[in-house]
Amino acid sequence: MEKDIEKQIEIIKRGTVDIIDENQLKLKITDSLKIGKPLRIKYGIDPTSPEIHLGHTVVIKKLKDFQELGHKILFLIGDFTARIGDPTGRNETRPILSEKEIKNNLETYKEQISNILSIEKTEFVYNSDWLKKISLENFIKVASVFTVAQILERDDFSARYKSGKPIFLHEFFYPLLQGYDSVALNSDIEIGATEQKFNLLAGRSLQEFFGQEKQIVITMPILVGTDGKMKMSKSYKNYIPVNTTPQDMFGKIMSIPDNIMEHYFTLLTKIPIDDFKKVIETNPRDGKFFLAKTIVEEFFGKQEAETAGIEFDKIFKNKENPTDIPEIKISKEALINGRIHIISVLVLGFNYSNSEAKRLIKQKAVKINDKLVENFNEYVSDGSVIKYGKGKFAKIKIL
RNA sequence: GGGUAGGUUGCCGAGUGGACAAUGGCAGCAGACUGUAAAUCUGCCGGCUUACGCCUUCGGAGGUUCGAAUCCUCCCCUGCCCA
Repeated sequence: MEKDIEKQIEIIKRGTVDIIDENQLKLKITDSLKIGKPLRIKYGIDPTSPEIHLGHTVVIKKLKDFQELGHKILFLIGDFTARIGDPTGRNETRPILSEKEIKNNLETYKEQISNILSIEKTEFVYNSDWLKKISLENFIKVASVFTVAQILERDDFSARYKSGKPIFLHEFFYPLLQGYDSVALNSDIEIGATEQKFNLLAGRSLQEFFGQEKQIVITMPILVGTDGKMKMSKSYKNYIPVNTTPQDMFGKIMSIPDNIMEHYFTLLTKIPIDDFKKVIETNPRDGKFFLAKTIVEEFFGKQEAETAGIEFDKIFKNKENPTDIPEIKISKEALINGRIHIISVLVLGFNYSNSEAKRLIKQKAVKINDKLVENFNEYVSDGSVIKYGKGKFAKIKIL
């Protein structure tokens, strides 16, 4: 464990938005050093979508800081909260996850964060373990800690309330449940993105109510998505998943708008400000290339990052075909005279509808072996290379 | 429980008996231009159809009509006001 308190604080503070509150943090660290007991750091995630993206990593990296300082990470899987249904986007019927699915999701989480955190040192906990058992009496006590006005104050609620959109009662309970998690875990610190501030603070109130020492709340900035406008989120389709190929990650980073490059450098890399500012200003394209390489390297290693960069230039700068083209398997049944219709390939291989496939061809977006497909009567044979849309390639493999 | 305003294609939001697969905006996709940036321009943007056209959609179920997103009946859901 890092013995120097000031140094610990300095590392912890780096990149955060809020620390509530800092004096208390200092006390906690002092105590922890005195009795030689690591602090319990809570971080919760909703297991509905098993895909971790770069936005999550901003927070997870902070967890790593704590881990390296010798503290204990409690990685909370919100399986109970997920099973009830998320307050946001209530139009979508959320599939209720089975225990098996949740188990699977956990495995993928572990895999995805293993590039950042040490899994062995991380403790994984499920909030259904205690939330399932909470008695109504106890829950009403929990509810008595907050007023309606306080909860309504939360950004998304007040926005919905003002615009006349429904807020269901169970949604009101979310902050309470999340706060109760802190009680159940007796957490010393909880970390989340800034949008979580309200929920994190609820934990403090509840811990106090239950006679525990209040947790420190640490918020991290929210990463903007590839559209450069909204926060990175799967539902906005502006996210860069961690569980992908180096090339894909590289390409997605290259597609972000210039004006958020600095934001990415700051939140996702440890490159000093002056260094990246220089590159961005002299040549934005090269700056972004450097950014992509740095981030990819962190997840996949130097070698892979290097290759991804070369490959990127090959495809997009020199307009050549990629070295490795993913195979798309087509079954023999779809063949006509040993060949297959181009539209069938698009439909069977890439899940386009017939209309979409034809549209792509009409819009000159499809090439077979570098030759533009001009009409619907073209055929493809085994081993042909199809290009469809921007930088998407596939090689036909007939089974 | 009473009153009132609503529920439209991914979202926002027009449309109030035929000209509606449904104006417009956003998002998305493709092409041009580029640096897979931004901005801009062009086209697409329910399904089937290389076209004509056809089929399914406007909360749900029925009904009126030659014809309904639009009218009627019942039901479900949401906001607001009153209790």
